[in-house]
Amino acid sequence: MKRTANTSDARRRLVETADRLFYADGIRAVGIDRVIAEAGVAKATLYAHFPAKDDLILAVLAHREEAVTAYFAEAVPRHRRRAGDPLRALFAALKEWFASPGFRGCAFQNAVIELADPAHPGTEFVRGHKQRFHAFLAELVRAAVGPAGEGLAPAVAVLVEGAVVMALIDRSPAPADVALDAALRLAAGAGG
Amino acid sequence: MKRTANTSDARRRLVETADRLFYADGIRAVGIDRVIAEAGVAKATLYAHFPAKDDLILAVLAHREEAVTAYFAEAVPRHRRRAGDPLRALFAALKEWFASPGFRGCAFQNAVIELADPAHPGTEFVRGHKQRFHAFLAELVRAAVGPAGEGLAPAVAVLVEGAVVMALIDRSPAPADVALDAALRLAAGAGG
DNA sequence: TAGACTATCCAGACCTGTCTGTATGGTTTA
DNA sequence: TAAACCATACAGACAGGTCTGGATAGTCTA
Repeated sequence: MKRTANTSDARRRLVETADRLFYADGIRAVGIDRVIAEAGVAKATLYAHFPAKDDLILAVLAHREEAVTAYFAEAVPRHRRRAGDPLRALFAALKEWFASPGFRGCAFQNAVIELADPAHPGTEFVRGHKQRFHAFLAELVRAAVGPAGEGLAPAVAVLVEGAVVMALIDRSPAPADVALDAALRLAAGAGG
Repeated sequence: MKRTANTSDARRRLVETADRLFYADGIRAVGIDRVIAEAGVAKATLYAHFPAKDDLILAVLAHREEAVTAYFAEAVPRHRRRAGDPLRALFAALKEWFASPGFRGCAFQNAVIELADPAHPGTEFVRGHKQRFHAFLAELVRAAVGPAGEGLAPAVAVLVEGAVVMALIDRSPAPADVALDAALRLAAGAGG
């Protein structure tokens, strides 16, 4: 079977395995040897697809952005059917994520902190991702409160990011409720 | 000069150097060799004071909590003279921190993410620290809006944590303004 | 249809460097 | 004298990365 470089089985296994391991144990804590062992891939194959570990990291981040986007595209409408309000649906989806097994915070926050270098390609990718993610949040806020709450979107972004990191530290999904409550009050105050 | 174990010069240099290096480059990225080299301390001396690197990490976190506490105890009243409102003073102090050279987020958030293990003593220390820090924030909120805004404190905590991680990712102190604005609106809405 | 070619892959030895932690021995100083 | 320290060599594990060799399978050509 002919495969292009970006759709090979080995490559897919590498990215998915690295994503799982990096998220669970940290990017720096997981070595190349463990990734290839759990992916069932030879070392030479890894280095045929990715010149260095940094390139694998970048591929993992891109893969995770797809997964995150897909999750919210599915979970927010699902919760909305019950919650009605888009804001309530957003934070319900967040809370569901916080409570899911294996939750260990936001992989993108984690990457920036682990990589430490502001010029690292992974760090720069995360900056781009957060812009896209917060644009998605802004759209959701618009849908919830209309143009009246234009200035609300940045606050919702801060609440979301803060809830994620607090859920990680406290090992509790409760910050989602705190953030939702604050977002609703801000929306009401803004004349939504 | 007779020194007790906890006040020796070598120990102080080790903790201060490790604190600086861990914060700048990450706990896992900084090896023992680099710490002792920059601290001007022999390896045997380090292991005489700290049985393992984990113990040094714990000492660093404790040292940093003192530093953070001291910073807010100084900076908030200083900004308050100009800002008037305690909430404004808090977020002005935060913004000053975000804009300071070498800012790389919250060392405690970073530690939890880097250590990855929820049972690591460092992770558990951070949970305790965050409780103490958020209690400090709650007291500050009480001073700002009185008992009317009792439920405001958790939201302020989420806003603060979120602003820190967003300032790190965006390399901008602007999230402090977003968080302040949201906190003020919430305080006003709560009848403060 | 047989055989050669090519791409992709697995397995694993190997390199250099760094990691945490231990051990030894000499120097300072109270 | 004895505690605290510095300097250094060492151990074993592991890091990221290179390289060789062999297996598999699809494709092209006679």
